[in-house]
Amino acid sequence: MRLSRYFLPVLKETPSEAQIVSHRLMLRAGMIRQEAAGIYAWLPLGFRVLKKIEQIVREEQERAGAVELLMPTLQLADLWRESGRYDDYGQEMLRITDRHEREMLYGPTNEEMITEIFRSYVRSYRDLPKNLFHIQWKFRDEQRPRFGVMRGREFLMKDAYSFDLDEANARKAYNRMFVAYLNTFARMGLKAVPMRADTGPIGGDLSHEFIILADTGESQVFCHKDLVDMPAPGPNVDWDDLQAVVDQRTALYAATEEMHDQARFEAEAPEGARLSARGIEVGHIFYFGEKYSKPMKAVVAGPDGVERPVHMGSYGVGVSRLIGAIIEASHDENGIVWPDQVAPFKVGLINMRHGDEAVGAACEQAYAALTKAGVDVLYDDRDERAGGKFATMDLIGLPWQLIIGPKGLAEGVVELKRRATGERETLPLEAALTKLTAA
RNA sequence: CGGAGUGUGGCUCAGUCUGGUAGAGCACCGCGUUCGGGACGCGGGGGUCGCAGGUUCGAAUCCUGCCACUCCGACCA
Repeated sequence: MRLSRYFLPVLKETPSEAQIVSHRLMLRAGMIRQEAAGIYAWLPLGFRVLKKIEQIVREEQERAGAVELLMPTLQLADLWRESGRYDDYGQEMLRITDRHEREMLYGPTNEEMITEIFRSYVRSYRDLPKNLFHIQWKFRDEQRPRFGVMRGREFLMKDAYSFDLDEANARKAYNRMFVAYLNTFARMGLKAVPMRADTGPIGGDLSHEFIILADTGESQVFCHKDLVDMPAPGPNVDWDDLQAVVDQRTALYAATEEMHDQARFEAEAPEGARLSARGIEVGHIFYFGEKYSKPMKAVVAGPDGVERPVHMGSYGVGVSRLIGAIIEASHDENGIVWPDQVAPFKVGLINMRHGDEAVGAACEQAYAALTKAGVDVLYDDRDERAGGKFATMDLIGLPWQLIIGPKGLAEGVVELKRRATGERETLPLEAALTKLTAA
């Protein structure tokens, strides 16, 4: 992509409404534009990142056996009356009336609808297990939206729903999502720690929040230090029996403020291993048994021919929130530092001297070669001074900067800079292209 | 939902207390000089001062109401 033809409205100054660093950087880097409180337009650069994250989430869900579908954003109020949540949900739910005076709502979540879909088709235990997910926009009319996309009213969420015959099998489904989440966040360059979460009226130990540690996190969290650097299990695990993998990560103490028990913390973690930090919740999984299947009559026949409500769980990832979380965890004084896997472009190509024939030719050559090799490259071909180009590239945080200018070319070299470390090297253009293509 | 605050060109803000017909920097347009980490000179365009009433000869400024947004706290991917 040529920057001269792209739509990248970067801001030199920090918009006054943005308080936390990820929000400021997203606005400055031209990723989002606020349209109303907690409601954002995704500008091209932000949209690219959103799609990358969405795709990683999708791939890891599918790897864990979940099947994608897409449910609508608008739902009928009657469906929510079946579960009893229409009246319970309160002001957070955006209620809408259509021209026929039918009561509808903009979905804040989809347990009711997925249960309705499931019960319409599935009759037998032989069809289980099932895990269905979608990645869809949600709306929760937050009393106080803030922190940019981290706590918006409209947000993109992946939500998966598992259906099993009994609790033992539901636990297996839960474990698959548990591991899928570890792998998902690791692929984004994040260190996510699973922490015990409130299970509500169901009880039990099957609810975890996945927390990214960041100084600007919204909640206080407590955990054993070893959990932070524990590597993700990766894809090569026995997806039918993950209990050992899960146990390894739930054995050590980890809890959010609401669930924190200082005495237990001190008993289970030696003093040097106790970590108290700020965290951002990027995922939440839980098992809720028959909570919806029972009132909504989602039943299957077991081997004995007797019908019983299915055991369900739900599993959410805040896709749009993740962008804010990643930036919180990965930035410096000059701007965003994207982890390679989620960067909107891999390479920023900087033409140091717009109008210089030799420099222009070298840039075109590099641009064509990288594009042909399938490397996402953003080519700054604008007539602007070098300082501004560097500032822009640093701000938007692409992993690599390929800098081509007259001074280097006179000696037959270009400059290659790694955004994350600031490392620079000068080398011949061909060598730089080879390196970038291989990286 | 309680508490605090802010709305003035695209952005950051001054002007409001003490009413007199709207400013700066950045950004944008033109010309020229520049050019390896956010250049400089000259010229130019752009704002019914959040909205609606009111007071006044005269309102960005004073009064009333409304709206939007932000921050702190209680709640959530």
